[in-house]
Amino acid sequence: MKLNKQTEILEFIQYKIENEGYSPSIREIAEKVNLKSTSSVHHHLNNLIEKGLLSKKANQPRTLTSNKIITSFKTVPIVGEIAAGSPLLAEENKIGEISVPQEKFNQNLFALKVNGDSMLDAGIHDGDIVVIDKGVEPKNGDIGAFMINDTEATVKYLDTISGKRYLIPANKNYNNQEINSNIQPIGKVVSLFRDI
Amino acid sequence: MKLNKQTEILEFIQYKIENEGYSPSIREIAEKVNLKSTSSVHHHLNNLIEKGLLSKKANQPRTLTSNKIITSFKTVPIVGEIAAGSPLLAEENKIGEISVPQEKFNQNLFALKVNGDSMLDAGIHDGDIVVIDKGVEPKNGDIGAFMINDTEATVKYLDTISGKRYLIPANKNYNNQEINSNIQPIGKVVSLFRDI
DNA sequence: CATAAATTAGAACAAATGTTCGAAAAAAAA
DNA sequence: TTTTTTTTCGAACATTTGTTCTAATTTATG
Repeated sequence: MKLNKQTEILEFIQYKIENEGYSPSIREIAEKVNLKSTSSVHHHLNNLIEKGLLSKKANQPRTLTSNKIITSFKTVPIVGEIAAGSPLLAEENKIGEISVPQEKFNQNLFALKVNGDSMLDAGIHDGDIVVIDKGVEPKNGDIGAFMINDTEATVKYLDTISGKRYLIPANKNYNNQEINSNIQPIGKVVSLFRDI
Repeated sequence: MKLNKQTEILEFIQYKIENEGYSPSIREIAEKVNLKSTSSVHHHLNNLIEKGLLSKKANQPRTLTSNKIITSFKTVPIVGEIAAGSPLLAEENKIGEISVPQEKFNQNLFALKVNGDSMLDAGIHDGDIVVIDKGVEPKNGDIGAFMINDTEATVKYLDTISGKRYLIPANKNYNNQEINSNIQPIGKVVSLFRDI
C-alpha cells in the first residue's frame, strides 16, 4: 500500500520525535520522503498545519509538534487482592494495567486525544485521552481507533451487522459508518485518561 | 534557595520539552537563566553532556534531549474497598499504585477504584480509577469523593438544592443523598483512568 | 485532446542557531 | 594576600534552517 505523502510526512515527524526526542528539519523530511525540494515539504507542512494536525513556530528550526498523538506511554501493572502466598506482582494478582507517559518510546502504544462526543455513552468524553495498542487489531465489540482517508483518526465501536462491518458510535445523534477502503484500523483502545 | 546553574539549565530544558514539545535554543536558555553569552551556556551544556545527563547532535539546532527518564512522574497509592473502621489510606486498603505527572503531583493525591455505576452519566464507570486531591474541598458542581460512616468511600456530584447540600449521582436509578454528619468530604476528583 | 489544479523542483535569501576563540570577571584554593 | 580554577562575557564565524519566489512537472478534470 502506498501512503499518502502527507501521512508519510506526519508519521516520520512523529517517529522522529518519539525516537530521537526532537523534530526533524525540513531537509531531513525531504530526504526521508523522497522530495528533492524543501519548498515541497514546506507546502505539505502548511497543509498539515491547516488541517490542525501539526503545529510549528515560525522561523524556528525543529519546532514541529504533532497535535493528535500527544506522547508515548508505558504500562505498569495494578495489583488487586493478593492471592495467599504469591508475590505482590504475580500475574494472578494483577487486576489490570495502567498507562503512564514515558519518555522512552514504546512500539505498540500511543495516545490519542478524543475529539467530539460520538462515544459519550461509552463514557468517553470530548478531550479524553485514549491509549491505543497498535499491535492489537480491534475485533467485533471492541472500541478501536481508525484512520479515515489517511487524514482523520476516530474512535468507535467495531461490529458486524447483517454481514457488513460498521464503525458504531456510542451516541444516538451519530450514524453508523460502513467500513470501506478509506477506513483503516489503527489499533485497539486499551485505556483512558481524563482530567476533570 | 539558589539553584545550581546547571540544574537550572537542565530543568528548563526538561520543562520546555515537556510543555512546548521541542528543545530550547542556546539563546533561549541563556535568557532564561540570566546568562548574557551563548558560550556560557555552551560551556554548561558540554558539562551536562559529559555527566551523561544530556545529549545533543552537533551543529543541529534544538536537538537537546534529557537522558533522565523517570523524574517527571511520581506514584500515588490506589485504594479499593475500605475495610470497616480502618483509615482510608491504611496499607490494607491499598490495591496498587498509579503514576501521575510531576507538575500535578502533590502530597494530597491518591487514587480510588470506583465501585458501581452511580456516576455512569458522568462517564465514570464501574472499575474506573479516579485520582483525588485531598487538599481541595469539593465545591458545588464538582465531583468529589466522600466517606460515608467511616466505612465506605463514594464518588458523587456535590450540589445545593433548596438550601440543602446533597450527594448527587449521575444515574437516574440512584437517589440524591442529603449530607449529614455521617458523610465527610475526602477531596475533589481531578482525573480518571480506565482500562478497556 | 485541451485545460485546470495540484504537486514538485530549483535557486536564492534572510534569519536563527551552534561553535570557537580570547579575555575579563568571579570564585575558590593556597 | 597571591595563585589557580571556574564561570562569564563578547564578538565573530560557519552552518543549518525556514522562507519565498517562479517555473517545471505531474496529475486530475472536462
